[in-house]
Amino acid sequence: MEKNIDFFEQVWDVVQLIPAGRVTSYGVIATYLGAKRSSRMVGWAMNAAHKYPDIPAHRVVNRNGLLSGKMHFSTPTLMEEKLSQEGIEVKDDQILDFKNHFWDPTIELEI
DNA sequence: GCAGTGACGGATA
DNA sequence: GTATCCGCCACTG
Repeated sequence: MEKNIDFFEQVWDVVQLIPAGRVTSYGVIATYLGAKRSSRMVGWAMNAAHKYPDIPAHRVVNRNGLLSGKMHFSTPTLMEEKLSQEGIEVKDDQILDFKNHFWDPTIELEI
């Protein structure tokens, strides 16, 4: 499906820039790409990224810090397990102290 | 070509 | 604080 992956490619690039132990939200990435109104597209990008091993999709969660996409991983527990390995506490499919682990590309990358 | 849907977010009640 | 609605763009049936 390598056709027009402009948006997807940008999303993946940002996701790969997320440092270990940090997480971000779909909306932030969409905003960073200038498509904040298309936050759903970020989700689609992640869905397509599922076949790319270099895309740490487990570091991308929704605005509430909820692991909304855990069900799309190989196993439902893989996502929180990965985050846990990076020092991120996950309870009830939700990231604890999400605000503290939050990584904002619009700030860290300083566009 | 039309309708439904989706790893979301913001606004409104 | 929660509940509900709408918009947004791409993909699938």
